[in-house]
Amino acid sequence: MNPVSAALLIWYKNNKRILPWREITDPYHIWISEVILQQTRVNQGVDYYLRFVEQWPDVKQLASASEQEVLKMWQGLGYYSRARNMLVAAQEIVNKYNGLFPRSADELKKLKGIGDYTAAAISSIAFDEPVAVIDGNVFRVLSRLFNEETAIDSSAAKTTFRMLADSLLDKSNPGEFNQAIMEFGALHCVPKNPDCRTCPLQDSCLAFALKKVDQLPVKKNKIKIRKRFLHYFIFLQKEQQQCYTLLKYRGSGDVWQGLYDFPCIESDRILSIAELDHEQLFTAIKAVATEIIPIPGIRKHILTHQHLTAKFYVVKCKNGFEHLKNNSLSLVSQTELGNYPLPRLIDQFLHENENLFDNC
DNA sequence: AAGGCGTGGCC
DNA sequence: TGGCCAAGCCT
Repeated sequence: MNPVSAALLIWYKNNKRILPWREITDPYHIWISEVILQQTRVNQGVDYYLRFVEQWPDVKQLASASEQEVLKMWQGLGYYSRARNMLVAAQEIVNKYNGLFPRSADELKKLKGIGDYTAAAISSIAFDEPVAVIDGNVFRVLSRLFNEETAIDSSAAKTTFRMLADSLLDKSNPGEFNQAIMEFGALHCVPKNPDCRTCPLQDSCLAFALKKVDQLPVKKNKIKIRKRFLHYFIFLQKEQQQCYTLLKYRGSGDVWQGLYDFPCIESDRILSIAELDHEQLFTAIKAVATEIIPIPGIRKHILTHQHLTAKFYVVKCKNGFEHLKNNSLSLVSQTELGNYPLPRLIDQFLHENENLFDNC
């Protein structure tokens, strides 16, 4: 075996974290954990994993869930297409694969939401297929070990780094090796200020010899940020001793697809009441409102590619909501609100204004 | 193939 | 503080 590979396996044996999906090889559990960990840190994902597999212990039970249930379980984790795709893939596995996971990476990749990385992770960990995983950790470790300056977000990166990863892969224990190199990247060969002084691979690391550790990996894309300004309207109406509000279903083509928030006016800056008066929705609101109460202050919500600024208004109503309802607006009681998947921004707002419905 | 998609943690 | 980053995938 390659001495670097052997050193990685020894390091892993001594340093790996105890995690709920370690030491098991059931493909369903490996799959759930891998999807949760896409672009997500272990600490953020572990509780979600435990709740998820408790609610749906196998692929057949997940396949019978509704999209809203799965998104509710995913609420707060982000990248919600992962949850929607998992439901589709679970149904595919039940209907086309008789409830049995495909065993090869090539076959796994045909499933919705399973790409190169996740396919390799499942097939190597659950089925011992000798395929190397390439994720952000592997890019970093390999670029430093081999002084590989190909930008990791270029189209050439896949080919280049696959050669390097395959050259190290321990084909007799691919699942263990793949987890070892990822864990090493996550815990030791970290992006900023790695402790090269105590690195078990120091003698083999070209970047260390060349004093280029802090310059690798190379990445070319810079993040562009879109600023958005949202005016949310929380309708309140009492009907038969119950308090109701209006939730907006967020369709495709924007952030939070499949989740619910409140009816909203978006603009290129925060508008005053007088300026809102020119908006069509606001005209409709005035038709049903007895009172429009601004919630003091504005709320900043920072996403990776968007900076959101939100202003909230309570709209007290005597009349019905008939003027406003359409197929993306639902009348929801305060009790039912908990069943709806909400973006973090909305969920936090509701938690910080728990008495909102009191004066309904 | 370049851009869209969340949230939280780090310094 | 704000910018970068995290076990990627889809279009």
